[in-house]
Order: sequence, then structure tokens, then C-alpha cells
Amino acid sequence: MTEESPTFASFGVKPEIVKALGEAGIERTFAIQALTLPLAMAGDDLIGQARTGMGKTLGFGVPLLHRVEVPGDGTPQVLVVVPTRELCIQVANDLKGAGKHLGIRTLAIYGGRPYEPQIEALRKGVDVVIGTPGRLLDLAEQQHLVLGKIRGLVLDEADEMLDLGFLPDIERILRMVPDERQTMLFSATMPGPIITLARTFLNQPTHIRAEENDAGAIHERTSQFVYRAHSMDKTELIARALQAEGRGLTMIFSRTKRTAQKVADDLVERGFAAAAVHGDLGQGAREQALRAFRSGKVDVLVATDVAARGIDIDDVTHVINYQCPEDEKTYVHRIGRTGRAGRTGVAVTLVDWDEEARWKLISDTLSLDLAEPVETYSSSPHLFSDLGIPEGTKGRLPLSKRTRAGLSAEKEEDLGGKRRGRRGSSGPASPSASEDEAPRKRNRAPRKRTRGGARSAAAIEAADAAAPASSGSSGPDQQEDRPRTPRRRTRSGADATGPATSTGNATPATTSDSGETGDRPARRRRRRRPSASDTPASAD
DNA sequence: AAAAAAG
Repeated sequence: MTEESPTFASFGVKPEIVKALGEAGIERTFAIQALTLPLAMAGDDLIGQARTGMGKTLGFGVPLLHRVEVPGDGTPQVLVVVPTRELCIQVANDLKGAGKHLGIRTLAIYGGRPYEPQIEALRKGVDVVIGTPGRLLDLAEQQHLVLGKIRGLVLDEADEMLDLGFLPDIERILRMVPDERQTMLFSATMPGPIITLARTFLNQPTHIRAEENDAGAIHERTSQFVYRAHSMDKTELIARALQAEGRGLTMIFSRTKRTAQKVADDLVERGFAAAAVHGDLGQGAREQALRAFRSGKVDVLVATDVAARGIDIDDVTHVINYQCPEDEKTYVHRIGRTGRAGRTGVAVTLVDWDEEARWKLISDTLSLDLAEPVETYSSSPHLFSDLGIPEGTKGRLPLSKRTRAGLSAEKEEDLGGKRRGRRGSSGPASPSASEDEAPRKRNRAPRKRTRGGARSAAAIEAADAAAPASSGSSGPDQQEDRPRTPRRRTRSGADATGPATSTGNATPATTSDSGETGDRPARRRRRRRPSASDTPASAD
């Protein structure tokens, strides 16, 4: 366990990509990456599942970039479809960074923004496209986006993309790309029914699961708590919690857009540097809020589930569920915004009377037993320290009692004025979004990650389905949001994956099973076939 | 029922 995970270079990744990753402080692979690279680079279809914040983006991004023909003819060669605009921007930036030394042109295609820039970029030529369903279909129908040469397709947050709301659009997109293509699905959560559905359009896919963890994929690194906020003033409760020592960036999730805005406004009024992000805001405001949060200008982000998946921001130390999430998948993704890449995090779910049933369902499904918190990381900040809970009791008392008792008590006396400030943030900040990125852009600092998780176990299963391979072309890049690419991670061997990674255990992920995987000879045939330009995707 | 996603 102390050994370090294999490097990207050891998988035969192109030097230009290795160099770009290195510049971002990334050298070694995470478990999902080590497990995915061999198969993905060979052109196999696959379903990749790993816990949140464990590198899934590069897990499919590197193989995808690897098979882009450079220079291409300007026709998109690979496509990544994501559920939200902000995630689209983020993934595009990550891939843009990883492919910069190859001269790969990357473009983010999403709604809420003018058509022209995107159309113009396509006109000039694009190799890699990352997009949200609506705008992708829109531009494709207008003939501005040509999907006829897509040789690699990825559905990020796959279970969400194949859910009722998105399925129709995804099916249409699938009908527009060549049958002969490589298709990969990634997500931290992958319900059985979704996998079954996926097999209908995947070609003998291998199911790769780093750190097996059926129910969800929750990091042991994140301390989870449930707080029975029955009939309590949740905003007041949170206002206090936000004053916790050592708190870094904090994300607060609500179930509705209205509530998200309201909570953000209330917190701003109380003097917190908070911003809101939800679908009722203009795209500019959404991106501005996220940038402000990323840069630290605002350290409290109140969001709807638009920000529950994929958003990768360093330094998010706390996630507070102002309202109980809809289901267990949403719960897993929401709290997955913290405790990323080897860091620790704290997740607190406030449960009101009318949410008890839903919470029980989530709790049971994920086998959570938060009434008796698993463990407390002395090194991680604790919201509860400001809720009147004795330090040493955090992990033992029945949450419902201790918290309520202590809280209500103080609540009445202290409640009066609104205090402000909390640790770092300064006074009142702009409400929704303020400017943004002035402060630190942490992107740079290449931190290096040490371990990855090659070693973790992986459950590989094969499945099958029908499907293709593909071919493609190339294009420019895009901009927006956060600069940073991958993130750093520190920590040495064993814990890289986290103490919990234990799950990994023995399975030799990488090769062993994956290789030929007992099942079928998946990889062989599928590779792309004859396209005029075909290049060896897997060549190297 | 809610959110997101084209406008």
C-alpha cells in the first residue's frame, strides 16, 4: 500500500499529454484512471464508476484525447455530454489543459450563451466537443455541428444523462453519431437499471468500478452528520455553523431555486459572503457566482442540484443540505463536492419533520448510520463546534438529541442580532454573484498527487450490447471558468485513496481482470474501422 | 414534485 500508483506515462500516454498533466501537478493515476486507461486506450466501450472526486474526468479524458487525430480536419472527433452548463465549462477546461501541447482544439457547447461564438469556433475547426444536450442538438440540427465523425463518445454523470429527463435527447444524439465509435459512461452512481439500459447502446462494455462500493460511493474521508432541524430556523442554524473555525468554502444545497435564492439573500443580509446558483439566474450570473466561489471571493455558495454533480472546487470543506436531497444518488453527489482528491470534508444534512421519511429512505439505501457518526477527524473543521456541541461528543451522542438540545438553548439567547462574519470572509458580500476571480486562482500551484489508486480494487464485469467505434476530426478550444485543470492531491500511498479506500483491497485492478476480463473479448473488434482518416487510437 | 436542458 505504500507503493505509489503508476504514472500516466507508464500507460503509454502521449508525452504531450503527460507533460500537460505534469504542469498541472499531476503525474500519477488515481484508481479509476489506472483501471480505465488500458481498456479505454485500446478502444473498448466501458462503464466507469468511482467515488466522487477521484479523477473520473481524466479517466475518460486522457483516453479520449489520446485518440484524437492531430491535426484533425476540423470536424469534431470526440464528444463528451454532460448534464449542466457549469460542468460543461469545467470539463472543457480540464480537457483543454490536458491537450494543449497537442494543439487539440476544444470547445464547450452549452445554452444560455450567444450562438455566434460557438458557431464561429465550429467553423474554424474543433477536435473535442464538450456539451449539454439542448445546445448540442440545436447546433447539430442547424448543421453547424457535425457529429458524423465522432469516434469517441462519453456520457459524464451517465446515470443522470440516461434518466428520464435527459434520455430522449441522449437517444437523439446517439442516433447522430457513427455506430462505429467508442462509447464510455462515467458516474459515481450507477443504478442497475441504468446499466442494463446502457448495454443496449454499448458494445460489450467492461464495467470498471474502482473502490467497489455499491450503494453509493461515499468517501470515508467525509464526516457525515444528520441534524434534526425539526421546525427550527434553519437559516439561523446555518448562520451559526458558518462561523466555525477552520471552515473553508461551504456549499449549501436546497431543493428549489426559490429557496436557494432566499437562503443566499438571507445569509448576505447577515453579512456572509454568499452567492446563489440555480436555474432561474441568467447564465452570466451563474458563471459569475461559481467563479467567485472558486476564487474564494465568496465562500458560501447556496445552490440547487444544478451544482450537485461534478463541480470540482478545491477547498470546499463543508456541504450542508439545507433540505433533504431527493434521493440517495443526489445525496451522494451533493456531499461529493467536498472531500475530493484525498481531502477530508464535512457533510451535514438538515432534516425537517416532513423530510423524515425521505431521509430514512436515503439513509437506509446507503446504509448510513449517522445517528452515531462514524468517526470524527480531529483535523477537519466541524460545523457542530458552533452548535453548542461539546467537542468530544460529536461522534457519539444521538445526534437528534444533542444537537437540538444545545442548539435550542443557545438559539434563544443568541439569536437576537445577526452576527456576521465568520472566519475569513469579510463582511457582506454581494448576493448572488459578485465579480469574481480576483483572489487566488488556485489553479496553478501544481500540487502533486502522489498515489493514485491503481491499486485499489476494481470490479470488472463485462456486459455487452451492441455498438460501435468511430472516427473523427478536430477543433479549437474554449474558455470560461476555472482555470485549473486537475487538482492536486497530496497524501501518500495508502491514503491517497483515502483511508477508506480500503475497499480497494486486493483486486489488482488494472490488468488482471480488466485485461481480458473474463468475459468476452471485448476490446478486439470494436476498434474503429476504416475510416478514411483513421488513426490508431489505441495505437500507442 | 423538483431541477436541468434550446429559446
